[in-house]
Amino acid sequence: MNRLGADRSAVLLFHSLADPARLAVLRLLADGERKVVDLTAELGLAQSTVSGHLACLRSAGLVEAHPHGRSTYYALARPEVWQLLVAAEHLLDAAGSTVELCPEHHRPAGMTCGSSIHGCLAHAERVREPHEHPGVRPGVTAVPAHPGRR
Amino acid sequence: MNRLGADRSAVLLFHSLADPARLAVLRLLADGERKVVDLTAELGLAQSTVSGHLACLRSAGLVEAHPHGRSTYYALARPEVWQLLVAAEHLLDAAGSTVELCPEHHRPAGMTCGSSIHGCLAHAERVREPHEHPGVRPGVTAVPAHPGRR
DNA sequence: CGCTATCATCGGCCTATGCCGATGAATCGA
DNA sequence: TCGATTCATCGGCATAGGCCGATGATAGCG
Repeated sequence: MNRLGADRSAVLLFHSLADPARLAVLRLLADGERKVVDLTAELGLAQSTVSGHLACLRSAGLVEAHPHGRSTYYALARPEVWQLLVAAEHLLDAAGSTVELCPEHHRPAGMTCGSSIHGCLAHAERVREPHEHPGVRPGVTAVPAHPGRR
Repeated sequence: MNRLGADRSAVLLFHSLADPARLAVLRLLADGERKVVDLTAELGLAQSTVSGHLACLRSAGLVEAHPHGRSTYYALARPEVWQLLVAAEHLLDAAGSTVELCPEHHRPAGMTCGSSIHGCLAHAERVREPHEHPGVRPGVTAVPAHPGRR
């Protein structure tokens, strides 16, 4: 009963969570919605890359896009998303340092990793209201005026 | 503050869950521990492939290996694992069919998908005791009262 | 004391996927 | 109306990662 491939959505969900950048995006969004530019600046990635990640998260149903003017605000699609992250953190917590690295079989090991963990999902336990446009928010997050990229 | 890559363990965790085969393995293990051969047969994959997946899950701290004779039994490492899967199912449930496919940006779309979802994680809501060897597994290749279980 | 079964690891192959720069559409300001 | 800003998508590149068959170690069996 090879049902492999029958769980598309689950795989999709986890896949979208299995990336540092996307995880970071969710963390940021959990703290309040953001525009693409904001995320681009905070992540330090190319705009196209961030846009791609957002598309991925969106197609997985984790975030929602709220076009507003010429920018687009993104927010967590639903509180359950955060619940899931919390559950994950609990597991990581319980597993403690059991977590090592995932040397996908036949992998030299010890290359793409090397940083300590902790605070993986960081400040959890808080869920913000995704849809909350009090109008046009200028400086949404307290992101210190960065030296405007470029 | 590019902390990308700082959440290794979380990424590792989700990555290990982001695969149909590994997800299937967890589902099977949730129903009771198995030997590699069993899994190989049930998944319809090469033994080396299954072994690789198990190594991945193990390094992520999701499953535990219990060498027994010349075979090795695998079981969920801890109940939290199942909790996480349940949380994921809740999310998928709530998201309903919002979940589509994840056309990682710049992807033709409409190719690797086409199957309906539902029952992704299937029979959830049930948490078995991973470490519960009532002597010897019943259906699982009735291992006679093994002497050493080093 | 060889034989066979079970499993982990290796090498190789091929697709998926992350990243970037460039391009084009849409929107707002002057 | 023109120019600037924001964002989505495209093409291209390099690597991660899934799959398999082969190999070698270890452990029961006859």
